Amino acid sequence: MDKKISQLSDILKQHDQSVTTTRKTIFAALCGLKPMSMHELVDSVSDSVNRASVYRTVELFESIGVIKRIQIGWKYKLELADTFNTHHHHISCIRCGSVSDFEESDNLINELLQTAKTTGFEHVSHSLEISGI
Amino acid sequence: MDKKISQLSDILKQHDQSVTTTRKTIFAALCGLKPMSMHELVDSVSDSVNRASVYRTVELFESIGVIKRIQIGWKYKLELADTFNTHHHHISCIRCGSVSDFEESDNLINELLQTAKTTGFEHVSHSLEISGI
DNA sequence: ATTATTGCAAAACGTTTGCAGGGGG
DNA sequence: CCCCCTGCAAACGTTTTGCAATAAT
Repeated sequence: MDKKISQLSDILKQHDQSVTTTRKTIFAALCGLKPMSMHELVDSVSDSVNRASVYRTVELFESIGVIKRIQIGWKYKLELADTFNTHHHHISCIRCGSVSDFEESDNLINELLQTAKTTGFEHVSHSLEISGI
Repeated sequence: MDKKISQLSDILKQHDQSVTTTRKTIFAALCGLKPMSMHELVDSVSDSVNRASVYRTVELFESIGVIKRIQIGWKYKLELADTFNTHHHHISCIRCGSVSDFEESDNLINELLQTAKTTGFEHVSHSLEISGI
């Protein structure tokens, strides 16, 4: 946890950004196990951080690779980027909204690269979401 | 095209819904090759259909399986459902926003089913998006 | 001290809703 | 003719913005 915070500080400095309490607070809130919605994040820090600052910080964190957005249903949620977590995907329940993680197999990665190649795109990133019950 | 319209009429009747000019207009606008954003759809019919009606119709169309939403970046776009088109996925360019289609391989489907099974979900649907340049 | 970051309040979106009038069955 | 569907305008939730105050370097 403290280790993650100092890792965050490093990344911020590398990008010529200030290490502020606001940013550390928001980062800490995102360190939980489950992806958070923007609403949840705003709520969880609302007594010390303003809504607008949360949006600005999330934008910054995303641009320097601290967090990423994942798609759950038609909304997005936020979670730490692969630097802090390992790369994985999500499977979510359309009834109760619960989310589990899974790792992609080599097989699957190859398929994706193959697909990108045949359609003439240079592969950059992919998002895969499965929903079930 | 006319064939698709009559197919639409059938589906509407099957669900005890009226076949109105508004609905046919919106459906026709969605018959193009590319997925449309809500904004584009609203614009393309704005001289004859009100924004609120577009939203209501899209909701209806989605619920009776005429169209579906697909994820492009952090926004969704709309396209005809598999009844009118064949099941496929999208690969989009993060620079210019262009979208191409691709079909998933049996291999890939198996991987997904496998994944759902091992995580204890009953597979319902999946969304897969690749982005590149 | 200087500049980047934050809070606040207002604006800008995207989407939804209530109601009264118009078009479809 | 009856009722569903639509337009309109206003409400709502989410995200963005300008500006002055504050905290970080």
